[in-house]
Amino acid sequence: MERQTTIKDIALALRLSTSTVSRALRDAADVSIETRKAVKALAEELDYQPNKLALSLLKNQTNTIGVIIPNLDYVMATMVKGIDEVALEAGYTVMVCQSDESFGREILNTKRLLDSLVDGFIVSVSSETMVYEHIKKIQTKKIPLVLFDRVINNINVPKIFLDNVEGARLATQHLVDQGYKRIAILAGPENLGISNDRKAGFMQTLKQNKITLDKNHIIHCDFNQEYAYIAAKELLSMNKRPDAIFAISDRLAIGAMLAIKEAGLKMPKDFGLAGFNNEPVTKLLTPSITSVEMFSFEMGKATAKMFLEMLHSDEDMSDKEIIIKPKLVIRESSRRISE
Amino acid sequence: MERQTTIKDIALALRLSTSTVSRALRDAADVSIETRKAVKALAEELDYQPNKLALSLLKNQTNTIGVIIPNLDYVMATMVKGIDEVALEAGYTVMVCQSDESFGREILNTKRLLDSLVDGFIVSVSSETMVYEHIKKIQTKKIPLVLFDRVINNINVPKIFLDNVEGARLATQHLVDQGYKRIAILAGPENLGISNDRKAGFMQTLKQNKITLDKNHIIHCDFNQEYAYIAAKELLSMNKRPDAIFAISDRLAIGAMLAIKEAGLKMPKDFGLAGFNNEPVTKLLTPSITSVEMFSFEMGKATAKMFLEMLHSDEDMSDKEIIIKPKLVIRESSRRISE
DNA sequence: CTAAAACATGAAAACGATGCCGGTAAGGGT
DNA sequence: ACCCTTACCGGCATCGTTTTCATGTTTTAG
Repeated sequence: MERQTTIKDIALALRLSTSTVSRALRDAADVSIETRKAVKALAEELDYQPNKLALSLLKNQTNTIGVIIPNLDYVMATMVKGIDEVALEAGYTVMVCQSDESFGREILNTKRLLDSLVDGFIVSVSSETMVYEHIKKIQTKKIPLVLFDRVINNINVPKIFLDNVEGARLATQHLVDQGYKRIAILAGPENLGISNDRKAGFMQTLKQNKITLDKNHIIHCDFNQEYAYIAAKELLSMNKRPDAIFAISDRLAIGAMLAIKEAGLKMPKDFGLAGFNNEPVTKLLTPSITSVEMFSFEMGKATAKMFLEMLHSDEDMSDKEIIIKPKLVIRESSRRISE
Repeated sequence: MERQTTIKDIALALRLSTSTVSRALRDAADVSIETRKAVKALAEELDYQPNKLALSLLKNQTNTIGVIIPNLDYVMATMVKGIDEVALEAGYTVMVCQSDESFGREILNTKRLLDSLVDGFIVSVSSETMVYEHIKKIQTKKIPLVLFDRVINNINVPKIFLDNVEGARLATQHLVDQGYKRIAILAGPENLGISNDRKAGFMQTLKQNKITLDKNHIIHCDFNQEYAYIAAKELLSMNKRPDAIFAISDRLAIGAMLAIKEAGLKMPKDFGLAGFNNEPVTKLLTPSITSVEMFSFEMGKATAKMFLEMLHSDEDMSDKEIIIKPKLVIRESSRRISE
């Protein structure tokens, strides 16, 4: 690694002080035109680049945003793209750290970014995270923080997330409307907010339609196709087996689909299936899978915008919330009644 | 943002000099045990964290790796996971910048990371990138750099990449073995190395099998399902239409699949299809798609390891290469002959 | 012709931490 | 009583930049 040209080199070469060079480079009025020209010319020639580290130390700001996410699956990658786009535009660089759904790694990542002195945090928690001391620590240090997608409630910071209850309602009501009578749910980890919200929407909708829910038809499993496959097999082997499944993520829906196909059941005739996230793959499968669109890219952009606003405004924004409205995309896996 | 506790605060409180505090914190022998204890106790109490920025400025090293990638699709995300895992382990933080296949953004990202003073670069170029001045600039500044996946040849740095020629050979030979006679290729952008390597492997294999290739059966298109769909439709509407397609990425293969299905052709009976990358989705589609596994996660890990080695060793490693061997995964889209 | 204003530049502190060098005091040896 | 060692600690420079204040010179106005 070669030594970079510094302001000192220029000063020395032109027999000026570093202060004058610094001012000349930023076109300060109180530097003579000739000096300015000379300084700029030499800076150009020596390929001078101001040392960001020195500036960061001085200004106590790094122009870097720490992004902590649980994984890099399709949905998260799309959100990160949105965040990245807005951040880049605003002159910020993004440090993405994935916890791989591990609480320990989430803590480690937080620590690392915290003493890398990022200007702030954009966080979506892992599915293992049940205690929020590390998040609260960010907050007590008065470092800007916004939560997105997988938000937590007992903490007072801006949040951007999907109306998960509504998304689940849309999907469930659709299944009901299509004439499915015994609808099961494949939910995620028990302590995960988005999973519980979707479950709540599901249960509310069944209640509104006066459908009683068999407790055995509620299954929790990790966000993982294999587990979903096993769980679905179990559902299908029950005495009073369901005639439809609402899976709270497309990954789970795909696992379920494999089990349904294997059982020789035809969708949508014998069995209904709806997922969540509207990953592109849902459109491609046979049958294509009904799913809930969550506008990940837009959510990412909105998150970054909110973050930047928080960073630059002095007013308290801690109770701001942006709730994205989901949209149901109906496909072959559940469309029995053609309009 | 609250002021962090500094070494000065501790020094002042204990009526010591900053140097002594600094040494005490690092358990230097020439500080009395009582002083050390007092310093550490106070540091603990005030939640002192050394300022990384100050250290970076002093040591001219940031413990940060700049990773530049063309996008965040499944393959890249998997590679990034691999890089991340190794880097985290070694105490490095990764700054991932995606160029979104845009040359301009790749340049911008390089500039940003360059003056963020990352310790080095891990790069995979965009499909638009045809001129490499920005990459060479990294090299002339003697900043550690390794290329991976989409490498460029006329530059002397360590490289980690797939044996793309071999991968294409495996897929093509398989299609030939299954009795397909007129095999077309859906290639990527014309100037992209990996695309040309795969194309070369394809053509070599046809030649070895004494199959003449219809020039019209070579199609270049962007890495994009929609383009592939259109391109495949065109192929299928030719007078002498092909009876199989080798797509150099699964995204392209999927686009082709949609066109093939739409034309009413049955795979593998009427038509053969093979992709590249072995994305999980290929296994799930109907028919499932034959593809070439490229071990992305391992490639990511190998890349990061190589990078760290370069960073810490003094010897010249510029001609090191790791070439990953691909593996063909045969699926329904092309398996006509069951063994 | 002199005082004040305008202009151009430099010195030094600041950001937070490290590390070399030097200094002081206590203790041991002659 | 003198010197030398050892233990412990402080001063200062350093990293690269900005910024405030001070200084010196020139120009302008009264």
